[in-house]
Amino acid sequence: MAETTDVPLAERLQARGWRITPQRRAVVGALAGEHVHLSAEKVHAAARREVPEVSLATVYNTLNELASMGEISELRLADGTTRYDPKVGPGHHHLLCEGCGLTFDVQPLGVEGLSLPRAQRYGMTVDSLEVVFRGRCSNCAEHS
Amino acid sequence: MAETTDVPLAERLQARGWRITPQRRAVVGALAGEHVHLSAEKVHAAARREVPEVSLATVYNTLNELASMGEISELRLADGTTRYDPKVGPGHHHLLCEGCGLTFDVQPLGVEGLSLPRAQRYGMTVDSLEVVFRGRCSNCAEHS
DNA sequence: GTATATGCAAAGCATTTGCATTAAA
DNA sequence: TTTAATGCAAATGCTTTGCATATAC
Repeated sequence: MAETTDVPLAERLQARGWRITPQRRAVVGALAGEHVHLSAEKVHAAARREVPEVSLATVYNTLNELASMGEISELRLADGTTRYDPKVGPGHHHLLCEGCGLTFDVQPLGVEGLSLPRAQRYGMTVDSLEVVFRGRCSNCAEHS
Repeated sequence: MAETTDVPLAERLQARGWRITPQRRAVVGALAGEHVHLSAEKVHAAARREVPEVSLATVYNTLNELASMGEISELRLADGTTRYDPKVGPGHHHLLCEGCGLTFDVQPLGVEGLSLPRAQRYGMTVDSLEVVFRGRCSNCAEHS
């Protein structure tokens, strides 16, 4: 699977004035190339493999910065925890397991056909739309 | 606007063995007929108008029971708080304000046309689908 | 009368923040 | 050298729980 860009995220952000540290590189690295979306704990665990002394607070700080820079997006689960999603932008939908919270990016068919009639907008502007599919992963389906 | 059922929720649940108390009636009453979805705090405030001594703990307990009985559903917002939605079941979609969290039920056009190709199911079963529209309510749009 | 719901206050958990220290630029 | 990032530990905010008391049935 080829990378979509040759310029790593960390370097791109550096150009925007981001100070690059081993900890931040490890966090960014933990996110990169994942097809599933990780919890802060998992990102922390992954980042620690690179930089053992990285703290959970720094992981959260970095994740929040990335999110407010628009480089990743946050996904709140039913259990109150958050998943971090390296992909961002429109046409970005999710499939998630109600058993364990496993989350995939998906691209459903027929999204273009969706619309919200003015009568149902309650005076609101509508900026984006997301489709969430819920089900059970093969692992959770087995274990009842 | 007419009620969809003449048998109040509290009474229906009583038939299922639910013990009905003033506090529970107040919580159920706070939810009833709302077109927007309330936070636990708001439900508490509303319930208090009926039964001033009702505690927040009881509100949470009741809300959780209603949810696990399938009578209401929970909606986690980006800020980590929860909204409680008296409607339940399929064909149940949302429009929410990114400014203040205001949440409406909506019924978009074209939902039937949505599908998730097998190649994108990652071995998961798909049980339900929800569309979330995001935007700004007239109030948040004004105040920048 | 008995099982269950209540209120209170304390505990839990994910996440955030203050501050002295360390390191990137 | 200067400014910003780090780790730690304490604080936060929402939600849950334990337990003695009160109450629906």
